[in-house]
Amino acid sequence: MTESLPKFRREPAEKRKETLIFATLSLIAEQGVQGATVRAIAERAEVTQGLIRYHFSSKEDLISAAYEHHMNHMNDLTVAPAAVPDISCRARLVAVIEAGLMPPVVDPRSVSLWAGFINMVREDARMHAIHQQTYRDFCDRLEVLIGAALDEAKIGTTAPQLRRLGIACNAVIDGLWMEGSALPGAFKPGELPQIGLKSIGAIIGMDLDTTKDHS
Amino acid sequence: MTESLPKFRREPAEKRKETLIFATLSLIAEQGVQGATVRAIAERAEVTQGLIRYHFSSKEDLISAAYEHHMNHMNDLTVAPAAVPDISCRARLVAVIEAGLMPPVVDPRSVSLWAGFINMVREDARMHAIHQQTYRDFCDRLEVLIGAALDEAKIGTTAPQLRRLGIACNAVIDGLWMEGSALPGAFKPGELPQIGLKSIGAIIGMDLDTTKDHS
DNA sequence: TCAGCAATTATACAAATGAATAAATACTCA
DNA sequence: TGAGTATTTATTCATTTGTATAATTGCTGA
Repeated sequence: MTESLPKFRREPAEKRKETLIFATLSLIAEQGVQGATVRAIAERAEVTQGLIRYHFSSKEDLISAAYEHHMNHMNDLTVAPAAVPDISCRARLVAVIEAGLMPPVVDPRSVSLWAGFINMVREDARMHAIHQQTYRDFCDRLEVLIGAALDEAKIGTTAPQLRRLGIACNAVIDGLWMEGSALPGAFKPGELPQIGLKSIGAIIGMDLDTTKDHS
Repeated sequence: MTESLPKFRREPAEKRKETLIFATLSLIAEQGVQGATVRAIAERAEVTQGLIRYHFSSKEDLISAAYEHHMNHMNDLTVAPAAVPDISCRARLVAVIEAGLMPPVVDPRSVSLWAGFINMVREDARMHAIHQQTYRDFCDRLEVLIGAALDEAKIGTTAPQLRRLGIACNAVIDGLWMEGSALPGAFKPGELPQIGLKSIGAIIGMDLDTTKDHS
């Protein structure tokens, strides 16, 4: 009986940090910021709480890292569908709108995370920077997509017009995303993307609804 | 020196409750739910913390009451402008959209409150009920307004079509409200209502932009 | 194989929090 | 006016929270 199984495993810093970030995100999603205590996070990551302070200088530091990770992930999820080669600009726009209005982007957890973080954005400077940055990124990308699609269809626009279109379309996506996430079950599957496409199509003056369901 | 000024004033229960609710709302708006501790609330309401438990059975009870108060207030602010007599249905719709996209409805404090409460909606049954109720109320009212405006303009719609229009317009308002509140200073004054009117007008197929600024 | 270091655990601590109870006091009405 | 009562304050308590420090222990390279 000289053998004794190890009490813990050493992991590379990056992997541990990631584990802690995932634990944090799942806790905030399920129970809000209140539920994300150092002890709860440690338990979910299956480590002891001391380890958090070893990898992150403070709890706030961990929260910031988790926020950044989440926002980038959401952005990737919505923008990635547009990165398909050999499709029209219109198809790219449609793909982004649809992706942003379907699971896994539309998800009760996702809106909980957003709401949980928003409160910290006001106070913490780093959180505020991440917020502004990711928002601008998405808005700009949307504006470029819209511009390209309109250009493709030989529809001319001025820069300020395009800016307003980007803001409006972003609002439609955000609003529908919020409704769908906060009230799961209130919409039939596929209903949200359909409403989104029809509305944004009407706003930019271009038919985006491929299903051709003119009910 | 037999005179001594009273150490506190007794107030009717309703007034004290209201004071405590206002203190709670201002704290959540400024510092998030985290900042709304019983001690901080008591200090802001200029009472001692014991009084909270006297008027509310628990802190959670106070938070629920504050949430309900806030939601009703927001609803009133947006819907009241439509209650003007002797105007067209179209004008009523315009009034509601504009009110929902201007201060004091658009306000950094307001989105903080919304986000702060959302976290509790998930867990607390009473909060969940209030949430669903107020959302439905607003959505229904918007649907009625749209229906009346379209009817007035002799534009026919089916019930499911109208439902989708209500959802879409609500999304535009919610989304723009969120952008404007979370990123104050990102929009010129009057820009948000203008974008909202133009977008919703495009969605329901009816010109709502009275400013006639076709830039 | 074993010494040294980095990763992890274990324990402790001060501050903050929601709740509970006891004590004080402003108002009312007979 | 003064006794009774509802309102408010004052104080205490058990938990929880983030942080800090000391004590282990798994891993790597010579």
